[in-house]
Amino acid sequence: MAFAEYTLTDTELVGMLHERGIRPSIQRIAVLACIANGRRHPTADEIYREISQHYPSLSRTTVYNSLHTLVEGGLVRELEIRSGTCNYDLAPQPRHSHFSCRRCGQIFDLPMPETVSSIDTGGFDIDSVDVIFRGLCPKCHKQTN
Amino acid sequence: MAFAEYTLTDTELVGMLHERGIRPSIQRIAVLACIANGRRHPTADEIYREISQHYPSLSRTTVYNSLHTLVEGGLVRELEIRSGTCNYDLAPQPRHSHFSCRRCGQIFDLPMPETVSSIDTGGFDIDSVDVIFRGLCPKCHKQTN
DNA sequence: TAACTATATTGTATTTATTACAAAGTTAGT
DNA sequence: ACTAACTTTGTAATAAATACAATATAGTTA
Repeated sequence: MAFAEYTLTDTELVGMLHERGIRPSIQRIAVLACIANGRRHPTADEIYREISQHYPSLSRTTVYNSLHTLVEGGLVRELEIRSGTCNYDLAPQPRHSHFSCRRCGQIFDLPMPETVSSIDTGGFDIDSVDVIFRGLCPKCHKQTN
Repeated sequence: MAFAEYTLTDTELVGMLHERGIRPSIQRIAVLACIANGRRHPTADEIYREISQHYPSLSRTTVYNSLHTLVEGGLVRELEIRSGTCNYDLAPQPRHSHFSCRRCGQIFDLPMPETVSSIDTGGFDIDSVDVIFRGLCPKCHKQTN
């Protein structure tokens, strides 16, 4: 799947932050850029490792703080797909599902399957639905099997 | 949803373990019972707290060991629905989806919606699909809103 | 621009879920 | 009952995330 396969400029990222009333610090821009560009659904740790290469004074806590701010501002979404850690996705995205590779742990976008039956939710108040496919990604499938 | 809403006897649980070649220790029976009866998709910690009431010498490590054994034996399934921890479900279950309450954290069963379109998986090797609804369970919905 | 206030970042310490591992205990088969 | 294999237990270690206080930065007012 290939939406948002282009790179957002700093100006665009700053604009997104401004719209939500979030002060556009270097760190926040970098965290948002890391999630928006690349489409790799990174974990907090992956974000930290990537950004701190270019910005050595970065603290892990700042990454977590920034992520919380971005999630609260609705720019970023937490994906609860793996039990050990959280992955982050750009929030304003077309409906799609996810694929979680059981070998490399990476998360990929897939199209969202259409549903026929709207199920009987029996009193449950539903905000959102996640569809998660699990298995081996093309790369890991080649290496293993 | 109300499948498996009956209590499995110790004899049945022991039978399940035997079938998979797992030695039916007190601890393993208790862990399996906790998951099979109650239908609450407990976490390792919830299992530990419940069982250790009746069996004070129980070690947390034993709970984890038992869970791994049961998962390997195919009797129990790990649900990766929340990023902080794992929930456990009895494995041989009819197709169903899950509902994760964002307030109390409990996980409930829901029917599985029928899909129309089988999506283009583009080279991904899919083992399983999880459908996860998120929102407020009936109880939390009353308390909050 | 200086002073003041509000907000962000950083580093350290802590918490929670889980795993590693070795010692002690238990079970099954001879 | 003896031995070998397997289980349980407790402690220590690891990983992800949070709490919090000190420092730094940005924004506002005079």
